[in-house]
Amino acid sequence: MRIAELSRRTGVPVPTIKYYLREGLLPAGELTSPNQARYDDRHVQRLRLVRVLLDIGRLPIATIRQLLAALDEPDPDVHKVLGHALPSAVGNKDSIDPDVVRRERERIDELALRRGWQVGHDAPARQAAAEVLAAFEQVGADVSTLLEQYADAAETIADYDLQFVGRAGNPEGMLYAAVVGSILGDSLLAALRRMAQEHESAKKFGIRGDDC
Amino acid sequence: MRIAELSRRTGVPVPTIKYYLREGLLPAGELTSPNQARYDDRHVQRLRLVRVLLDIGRLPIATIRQLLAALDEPDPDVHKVLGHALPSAVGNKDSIDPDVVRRERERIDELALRRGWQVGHDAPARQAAAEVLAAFEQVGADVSTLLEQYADAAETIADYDLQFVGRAGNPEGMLYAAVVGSILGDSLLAALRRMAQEHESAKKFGIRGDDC
DNA sequence: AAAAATGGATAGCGGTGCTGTCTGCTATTG
DNA sequence: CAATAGCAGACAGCACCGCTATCCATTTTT
Repeated sequence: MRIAELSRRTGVPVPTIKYYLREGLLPAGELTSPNQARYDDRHVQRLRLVRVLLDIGRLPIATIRQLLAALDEPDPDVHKVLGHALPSAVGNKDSIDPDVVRRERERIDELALRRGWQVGHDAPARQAAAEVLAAFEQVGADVSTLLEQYADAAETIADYDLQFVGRAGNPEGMLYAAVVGSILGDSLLAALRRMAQEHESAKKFGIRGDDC
Repeated sequence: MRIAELSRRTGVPVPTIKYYLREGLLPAGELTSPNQARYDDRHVQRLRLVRVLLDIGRLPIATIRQLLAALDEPDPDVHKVLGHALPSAVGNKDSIDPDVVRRERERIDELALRRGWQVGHDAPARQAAAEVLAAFEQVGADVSTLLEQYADAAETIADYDLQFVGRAGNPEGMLYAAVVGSILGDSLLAALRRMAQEHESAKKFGIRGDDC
């Protein structure tokens, strides 16, 4: 298939596809002539993945490039791959007092130790969590109870996630599932949480939902 | 306090504070002269909230403005306030086939009905969830099992969230807690989930973490 | 032979979150 | 009382990001 059909089958405009090619988000097609290339289903799939990571996962182009490069490496390393994605999921942190972050970082480390979590000391998620805790503190919220509850929930969810990954069978599929599940999972969880919050709120405060 | 001290106490540059004033993210200071204004602790607090919603919550300025405006209204309506925040949490959806979204929307509606969730039919979270499901489908992932598991987790988490909100006491504080808890909660949960994923992955695949 | 499409290169665009500069005034300092 | 520094408000400009538009030489289709 040529670029027009690739565009038609994915809904991505031709100039955008060319841009992704330039940015290395999409491997070049097989050249049949100096200025003619052929694309296949793998390009369709990859293109869809890029759009989903962009639009739903809200990852920046540069992060997606790293993620895809790691996905394409012969010897898949799930931890490394997902390490790329998380830092960009938590934005600028220069609004937060570094001292507070350091204190909260210790709290996270203590939590991980106490719960026996086998997590690398340099895992980006540790720092990310500390930064969010610091943000809570900046706005004057006490999260001590919530943190432990969320940690419980995170354990449960991570178990589900690993089941999801395990269902994929082959290693490449598992890596793919880990990426998709982690990035899109955040969004899915957020949406379901909002729905459940509305329900719980209606239950607790006796406000009848609009319907249903 | 004048603008320089406000800047010093929050770490936000003076021109940026002026920008937030222009954008209506920060109420004007009390004018003591035609060109002199005084700010107080409420401005400090508000400014910190803005930065946190921007940097951690990654909400666009326009959304933050709506959110704050709703926060400042005399008669607080939690549902309405959080309705503002969610749409922006899921980005562009034009990469997803609308037909698929419609099908997934039915699935979400069925799920909500089956679980007895009292959620408005027009709640943005329903649509957001449907879009994420459609995204999963676009990349060829089967989420049927995961969806139910996540829904379970969402119920649990929403319960924690409502406890968190309830701890605030007065209505204004509860609204504030709902906003902060919802927006920052997403990020905290994501970070803890990543940590727990790494732990579960190490457990399941026997890969020893770097340490700990 | 004519028209349409292609790969590749380059320049520009629209939105967002600031940042820099200016003006006319006010507060502080020596 | 002058000199200096700081202020509010207005406005233009900037950096980055994710595209989009244009052009060219070549190839494919009609």
